Amino acid sequence: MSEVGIKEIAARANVSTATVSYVLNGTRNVKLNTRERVLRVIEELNYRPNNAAQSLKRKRTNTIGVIAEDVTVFNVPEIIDGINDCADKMDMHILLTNLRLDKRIGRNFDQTDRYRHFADNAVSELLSKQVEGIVYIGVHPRDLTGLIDTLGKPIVYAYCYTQSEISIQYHDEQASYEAMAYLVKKGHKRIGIISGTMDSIPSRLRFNGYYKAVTEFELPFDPQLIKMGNWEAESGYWLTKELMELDERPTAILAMNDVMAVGVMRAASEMNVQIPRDLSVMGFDNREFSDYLIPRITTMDLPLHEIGYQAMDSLALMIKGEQAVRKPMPECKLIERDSVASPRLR
Amino acid sequence: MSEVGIKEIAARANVSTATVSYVLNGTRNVKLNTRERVLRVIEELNYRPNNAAQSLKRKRTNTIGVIAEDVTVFNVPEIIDGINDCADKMDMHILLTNLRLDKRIGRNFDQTDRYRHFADNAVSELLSKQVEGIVYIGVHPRDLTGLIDTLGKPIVYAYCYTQSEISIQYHDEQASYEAMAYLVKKGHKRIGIISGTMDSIPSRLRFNGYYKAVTEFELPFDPQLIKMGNWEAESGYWLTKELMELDERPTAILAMNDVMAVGVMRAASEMNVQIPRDLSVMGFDNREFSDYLIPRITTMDLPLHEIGYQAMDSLALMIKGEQAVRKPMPECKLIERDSVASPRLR
DNA sequence: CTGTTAGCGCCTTCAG
DNA sequence: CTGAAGGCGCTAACAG
Repeated sequence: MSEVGIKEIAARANVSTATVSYVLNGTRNVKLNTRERVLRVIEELNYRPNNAAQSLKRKRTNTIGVIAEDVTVFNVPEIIDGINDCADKMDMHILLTNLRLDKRIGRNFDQTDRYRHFADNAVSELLSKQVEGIVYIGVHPRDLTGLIDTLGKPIVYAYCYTQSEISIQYHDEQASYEAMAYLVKKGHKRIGIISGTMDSIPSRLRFNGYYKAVTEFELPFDPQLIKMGNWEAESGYWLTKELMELDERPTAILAMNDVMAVGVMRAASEMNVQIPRDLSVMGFDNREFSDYLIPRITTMDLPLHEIGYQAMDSLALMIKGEQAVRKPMPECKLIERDSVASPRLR
Repeated sequence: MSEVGIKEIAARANVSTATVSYVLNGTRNVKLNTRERVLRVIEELNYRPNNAAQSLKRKRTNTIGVIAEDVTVFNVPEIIDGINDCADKMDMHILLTNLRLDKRIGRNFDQTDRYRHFADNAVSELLSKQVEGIVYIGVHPRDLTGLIDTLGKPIVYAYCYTQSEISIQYHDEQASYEAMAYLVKKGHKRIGIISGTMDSIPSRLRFNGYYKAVTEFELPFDPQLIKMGNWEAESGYWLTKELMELDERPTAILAMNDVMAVGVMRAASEMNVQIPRDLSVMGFDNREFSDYLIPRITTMDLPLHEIGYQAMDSLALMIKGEQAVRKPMPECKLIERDSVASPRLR
């Protein structure tokens, strides 16, 4: 710990500790002369107030806890960045806990029991560290109601859902609707869709968007065009093969994530189907790699930064005891690249 | 702050605060009976010791600060994860500061002045929070000597170099040597190399590895095979075109990062050069996208987790006042995929 | 404008 | 085996 304290400063500057505190915090006017003297000593000794003592006294830490299910999962860093962006502005600090769920239990999110104790521990330690609130960042959008109990401390969930607390999410349904609208605008009518696992919230929501578009734009509704994938490239690959074997092929495929879109591309390349000339493809998530594929794929960008920012913003409000105002749900943005073209007339 | 303190517990359990403290910390034997009584009250009131008070008293926080130049840059999360992995084991907590350099100043790392104050502030606040040490995570390997002053507190740099303190890096030279050795083993002799900007340490180190391989394996040394890129895909693209216009084409290209390897692939696809049949390509970094390209590209994986782990480990030693032992430098691992084949005989 | 002082919640020595 | 009490470094009355 830094050895020098307020007392030492006071002694050296020939003032009382109170005065030092006042110049430090600007809580009261101090004669220019003395102030400068104090400041000089502070400078000389490289003094920095002991935050632990301050917190103890002030009963405020200006610190929030962030629990990330896994910082190495693609969506998390950008959300943290958003939290940070906002926290910086309100002079809040971040105590980060990384649950390392991906490494510890893989993708078995349904088995809550396998990670509840990790979360509980994290909360407990954060609470002990006197955080004023918590942001919980999930790695996959799902319902987390009842996962943790913060004993009344404010908490905001980011990138996941909960029924009892506040959670910040992006507008999944709107996103897939927008993707479809774009495809339609390009002239597509027969549009295949490769979904994620159907027990997941994003899959359902994105499907809603798809369905809404099918209805509104009066597209042919053909169940054969709807394929259930599992988020992995493999499934994109096989389902594309199925789609292309249909009597009436789709002219475009919307994959519910970029990874499956890669599967689509692999299948296409194998079948000598050229993208986007013979088949248009859209992904979802705007993963980094989507910009490096050949062709670069058109996809929906997730408003991750905004999710983090809003989460922090709402949390700050709650900490201040104000009612968190419901802001409009952050929306995805279509990133137009090279994997979509107008269908060729045959 | 949690309202209930040790005093309340003591009162309710009909013991002194000292006793509560003893059962909490196991600092002394307490009669089973009383212990259980105390524990019960603690449980009932959901009591958690106030860490600020503990720290103040104990003069230990069990917390280290992590300063990340930018958490959204690809290498950083995995390093944080490594730090975490190690910190967990020693029951240390992490106070994360995200400098957000990429968003704030882009890639202008040479202009130290533009971000020194961010770093200084971060250190200052961390010090005030009584961290016992600091890990600084750079976003690009470079010499950071003199960037910050921690006033004697232990600091370890990860993923960057420094002359005055301890820094953890991976073995860049060995990595590119190994990449070359692999290419040679596959039968390549004329191997083109596309470097990063030549004022960067990794470029120089990776070039050393290349050169060492050229010498040891007695490959034809042809300056025309050496191209200076700038880490971006564009440069990979143009330099590949140059390489392929040579009278004697290379049969393989080693790009000093995966991004430039994408440029190589774009150029190849445009020139109807098939990878890996007509040209082998290797990347560097094992970026996520390298596994999604078609073909999936062979690349060198960076030991990011290990770097973080070692950094934390060394820091812990320094905090304990022990001399940090120099461990062997973490090494890259070759990830064999589909972009390298043996050259065809003509 | 400045100083004195009582705690914040906890740990720990000393005394029983 | 248990309790009383001082003090960690700082803030904020209260008093001058």
